[in-house]
Amino acid sequence: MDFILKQQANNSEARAGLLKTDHGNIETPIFMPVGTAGSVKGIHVRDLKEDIKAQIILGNTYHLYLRPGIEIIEQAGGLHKFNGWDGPILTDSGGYQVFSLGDIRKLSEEGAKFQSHIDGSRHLFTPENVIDIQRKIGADIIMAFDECPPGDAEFDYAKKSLELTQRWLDRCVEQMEKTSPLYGHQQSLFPIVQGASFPELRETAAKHIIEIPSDGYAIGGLSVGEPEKVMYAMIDVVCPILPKNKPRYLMGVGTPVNILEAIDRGIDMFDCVMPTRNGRNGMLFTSEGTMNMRNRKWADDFSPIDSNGTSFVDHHYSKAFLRHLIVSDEMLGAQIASQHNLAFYLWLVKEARTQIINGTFKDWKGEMVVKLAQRL
RNA sequence: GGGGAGAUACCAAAGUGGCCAACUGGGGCGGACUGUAACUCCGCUGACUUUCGUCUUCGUAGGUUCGAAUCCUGCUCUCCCCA
Repeated sequence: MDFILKQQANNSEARAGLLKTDHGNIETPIFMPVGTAGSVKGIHVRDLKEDIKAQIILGNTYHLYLRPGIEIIEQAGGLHKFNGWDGPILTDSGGYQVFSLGDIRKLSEEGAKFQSHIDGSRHLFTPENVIDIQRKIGADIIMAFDECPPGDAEFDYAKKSLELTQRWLDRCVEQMEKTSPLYGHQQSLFPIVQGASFPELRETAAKHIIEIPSDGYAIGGLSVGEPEKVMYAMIDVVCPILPKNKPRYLMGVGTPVNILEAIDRGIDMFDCVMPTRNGRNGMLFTSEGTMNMRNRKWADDFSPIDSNGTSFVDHHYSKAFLRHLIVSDEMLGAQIASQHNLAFYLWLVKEARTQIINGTFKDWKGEMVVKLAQRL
């Protein structure tokens, strides 16, 4: 997996790059739609590719392991064959579930004991078996198994947590070396910087992971409850330490504004459930600001969903019709909203890339951040 | 014609002397959502008021009572059964 840095923006840390994988190239900065259970909720693979223009999607180790089970995915010949997406796939390791399922798991040196949220059955994730699972899923990018502490974690806890994450990372690397891809394409491990909201921990973490030769580096444990300012500050601490010639992935972020701010600070890759989840819940992101489609004011607005939008749905359906679908709880409403939001997110990062290459990113970003924060 | 049941807020439906401006659900109106336990969750929903609070409400007109959505009487309307 190669990364080519195409262009560094003027008076900004923003970069335009090209990440080459065995399943195709990824132009960065990029947004990666989240497909936890192997499916980007409500979206056909064809629309992901042709309409939304996604270049890489996510899957989740924890969810796929519980259902359908890794044996099934192996039998299918890997997740690409199973879900019909032939582009690159990144899998999260389940580290985030250590955070989000906090009530039903226990951490130890060995790993994390989980109870399934589906049936309560007990399972153990270790750095080793999480690598094995991701090998079997066939992810192009495999995430290290980490602990993601909450944004308000105390220093002592955050420090211990980070040290555990670092030891787990070393075990992930070892397991990667001991194992090989099963389906003939290359798989790369991305280490993850933790350290909660403490600059000194973030710095330590970043310096630790760059000792490990990797095709990319991730920043985790942000947008988990801490103020946005803190998130940006942590990015500012970490990015300068990370190697320039490798992609940087900010995990789980975020709002359109978050993404532009992070690109400005040197981040290349993003993922977030926001476009799909908020879409299902009736919220649209556009280049002019956000819209809550449940609001009465759209009831008789027969103009296109987004006249600036790049998706088929933006021009084919009206705001009033979409509102009707969402208010009526019609599943097509959730699909249209998700498709629009994802297309918008992909447009946003592509436009950012263009602006970086043209040398106009900083000004453009300044204007966009104001517009994006508006409520329509 | 005879017998029975019932009328509560936008709808449905609890409440049958004071804890009732009135349970609950729906609908309506807002809000939240960041490596997805989420097509989910949270508010508000008689009027005026920032809050405290005040005022007007339970078909309608009277009455009993310190006090009535709740008890009594008349009236109006609706539904069901039998002819």
